[in-house]
Amino acid sequence: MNQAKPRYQQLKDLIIGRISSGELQPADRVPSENELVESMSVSRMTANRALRELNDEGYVDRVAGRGTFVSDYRSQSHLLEVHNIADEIALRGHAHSSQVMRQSLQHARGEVAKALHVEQGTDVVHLLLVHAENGVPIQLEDRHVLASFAPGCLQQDFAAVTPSAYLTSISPLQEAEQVVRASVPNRAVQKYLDIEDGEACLVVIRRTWSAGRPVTFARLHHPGSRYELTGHYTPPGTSRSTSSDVVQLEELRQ
Amino acid sequence: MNQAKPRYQQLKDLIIGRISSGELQPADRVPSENELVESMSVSRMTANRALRELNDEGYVDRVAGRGTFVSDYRSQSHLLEVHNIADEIALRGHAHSSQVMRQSLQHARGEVAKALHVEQGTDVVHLLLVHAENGVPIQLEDRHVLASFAPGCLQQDFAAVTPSAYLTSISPLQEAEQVVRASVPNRAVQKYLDIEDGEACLVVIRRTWSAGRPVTFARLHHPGSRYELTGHYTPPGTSRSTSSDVVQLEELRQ
DNA sequence: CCCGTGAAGTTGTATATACAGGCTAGTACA
DNA sequence: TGTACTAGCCTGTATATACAACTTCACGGG
Repeated sequence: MNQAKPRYQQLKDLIIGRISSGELQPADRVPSENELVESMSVSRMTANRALRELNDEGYVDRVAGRGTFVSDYRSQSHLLEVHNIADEIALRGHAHSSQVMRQSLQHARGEVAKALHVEQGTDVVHLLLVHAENGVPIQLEDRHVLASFAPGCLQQDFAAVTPSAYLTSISPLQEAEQVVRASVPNRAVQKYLDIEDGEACLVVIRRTWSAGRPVTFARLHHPGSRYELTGHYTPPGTSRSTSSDVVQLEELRQ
Repeated sequence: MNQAKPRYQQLKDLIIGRISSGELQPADRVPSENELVESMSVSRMTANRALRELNDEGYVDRVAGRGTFVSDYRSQSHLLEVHNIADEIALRGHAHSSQVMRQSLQHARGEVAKALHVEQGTDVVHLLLVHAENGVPIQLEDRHVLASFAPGCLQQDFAAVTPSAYLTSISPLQEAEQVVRASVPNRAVQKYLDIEDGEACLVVIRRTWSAGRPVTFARLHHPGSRYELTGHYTPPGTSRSTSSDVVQLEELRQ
């Protein structure tokens, strides 16, 4: 039934486990190849493969002569494309604030139940909040969270910690699916985001999985005039160990 | 100046070269590890690393007992997220057609020159075409291509082969950057896409690099009511060799 | 005090070797 | 004829060994 995993994969799992449990923090030193040889009774080539693949996958950074260190690149959002609005704003050096409009226990129905793969009537927490960048509304977050996944969700102060950050802290989110649309919003959304009549919205609809099942479903409305999504694609094989120049956009955005 | 690349990387480059030159077609057999040992005078472990990494990066598929074969997964779009509208429509089983509205040689100025990193006045080919799915307009492609990169661009019949496919055939596009916006378009765009007054557009602005320099800059307008972008994110390390279930969205789109 | 030098530890690469396990084709046998 | 088996090739993993290059740090000479 349960195939024995290869030795190098066991090593990877062990280290990933230490990272996601918090035992190893970003920038912490990971055991060197020789230390793994001693403590785990493997050959250096096996330890090398484990650490090299963790490097390729972005979990750690390796520097010849110095050692292997937990990467903090990954911790901010786990997946580059699926980021937290607060971090995104902070990255631009601006001030983030958010206002909780609704935070209530509800029964899932219709689209929400379908998206979360649960029966109609299952308990979900409904969150509605407006995120602002330097005081200007930039995202209306309309989110449903499986109550069984995040029991503390009703008490949490989401003005201080965003739902995204809170959910990530409970359990690493492992998979995400999103749809991006453009539409002219209804009055309610217009009011929340303080946008003109007839202005377009960029809508991101996102489902996120943890432990193999969907746990949260969010509709994110953004004012078309104040928000855009950016992405940068490089072919795999472009070594992660070389200096990461993730810069070079920005000028098109102005 | 030019650091000697490691042996395994030379092997990878060699095989990638054979694939992108067309010498090796999808599903063709790639030299086995032992054949590389003989012909390239390397150890089997080195050949193994080269082929294993090509597998991880999606260039080839390996089957224990049978051999290594060129993957066709990669050839359709090189980067999953940066796809060709014609392929995308074909994937849905619908009919794609396109109409060329403009195909002319121009001098780059302003935003275009800036985006392509060239002097004002450099020759660029300007393309404007409307793509339709089952006869319904779904994308207005407003593209500028560096004339020096694609000399045949003015003669090409883009109603038959999309610019994206044509450019990919000239040289593999290696890097892409895109910005996604929502906006209400002007009259001209409205007319091309046959959309209602006041309806939103999903706008994708994309720059693509080849051989280290930007070669094409495109603004893609889509009717908000008839088009959406979808994305699916899985953490790296989710082995590529296991059966790829890229399915599982679709139901949210209805 | 400063600088160079070298030792020790680290990653990066390359090789030879070994065994396990999957796949295929051909052969021997019933 | 058909079936079972096996030889041969393939990938997948694991180990021991070796050398190169980089980083840090301590030590010693100027």
